Amino acid sequence: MALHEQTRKAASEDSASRLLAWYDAHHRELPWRITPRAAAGGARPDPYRIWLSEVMLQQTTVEAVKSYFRAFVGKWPDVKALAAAPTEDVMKAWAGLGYYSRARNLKACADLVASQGGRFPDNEGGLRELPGIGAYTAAAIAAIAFDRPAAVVDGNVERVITRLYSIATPLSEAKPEIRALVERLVPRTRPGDLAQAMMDLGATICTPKRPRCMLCPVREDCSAILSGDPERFPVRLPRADKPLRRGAAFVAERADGALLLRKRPDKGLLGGMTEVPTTGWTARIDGATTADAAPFPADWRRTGQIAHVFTHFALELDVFHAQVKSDAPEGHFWSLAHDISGEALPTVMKKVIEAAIPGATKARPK
DNA sequence: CACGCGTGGGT
DNA sequence: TACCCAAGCGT
Repeated sequence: MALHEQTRKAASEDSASRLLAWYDAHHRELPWRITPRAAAGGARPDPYRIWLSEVMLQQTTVEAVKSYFRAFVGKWPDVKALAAAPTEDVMKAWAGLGYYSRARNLKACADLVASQGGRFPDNEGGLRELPGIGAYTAAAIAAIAFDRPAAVVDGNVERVITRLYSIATPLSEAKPEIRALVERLVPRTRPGDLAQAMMDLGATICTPKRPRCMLCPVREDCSAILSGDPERFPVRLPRADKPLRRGAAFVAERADGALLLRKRPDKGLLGGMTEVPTTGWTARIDGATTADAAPFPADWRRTGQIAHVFTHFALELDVFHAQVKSDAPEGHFWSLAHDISGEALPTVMKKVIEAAIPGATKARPK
């Protein structure tokens, strides 16, 4: 081994040691983690809980995940229980968390694991084959739940690494280099804690804006600090701007307060979720034409407008409301008032319903 | 491989 | 306010 490689390796080991020491001193209590005491006693986290939390945490903040995680493990304490649940119930429990294909893949994954004895694969390759588990999640589960020396690379780790080594290459192109650097950091012992340490560091110290470098355990190793502007890492390519789409939504209310709903196709935007009838979302607002697009004729009254921002477009919907007295049209169903809060309604649809009938989506007693 | 895919909080 | 972005995956 060349001398400079030895030096680099030693530097990596120093950084890893500092990160682990910091992790021990700043342990964050999270619903899916075991206590440091239990870990010291040799206990391992439950792979089911690690898997569930990691899927929920994909592109989603810790705070948003906590209550959903608790609800899920309360309803379905293990993978067999989740496999036994109807997909519809899983979609309802996921409603509001976003990226709904995750919920469908979660259920498919649970079915697969349960059919193979109820145990998750204990290695990265086996995990990677399961639906909804990509490179990051496979590595995270392997390292955290099974103590495998996997290179866990998420957005936090990308930020920490590009700063630590002042990588000015745009992110998409820099990923292989980042991965190689992380592989060099992975310690022989406690690979899962190292992964969590780097993610915790990215979430609390090495933040996208105004990083708290003075509190950082690896500030002495960090190249970006020397530049005086660690915020400029990672370098990202400019994003395309968001188009605006428009449409109209129709909230039909029966005399007993039931609302007319329908299920969206399983694939695509809000796949498998429930919605109120709407026009297409590119439709122009042509005044009188919008109410004509309702699922059936009624005395539609425009009650307001809602705005919602998705990942790749913004949406404005004119909201119409009518009292109706009829059977549900083909493909639609009535949902009683006390059931609305339990439906698989994405946030945008709750906004629509609230705009027509304030309070309608709040939980109410039977 | 670039894009489609939600939502809420931070600045 | 208007961005920015978060413990990514599937196609």
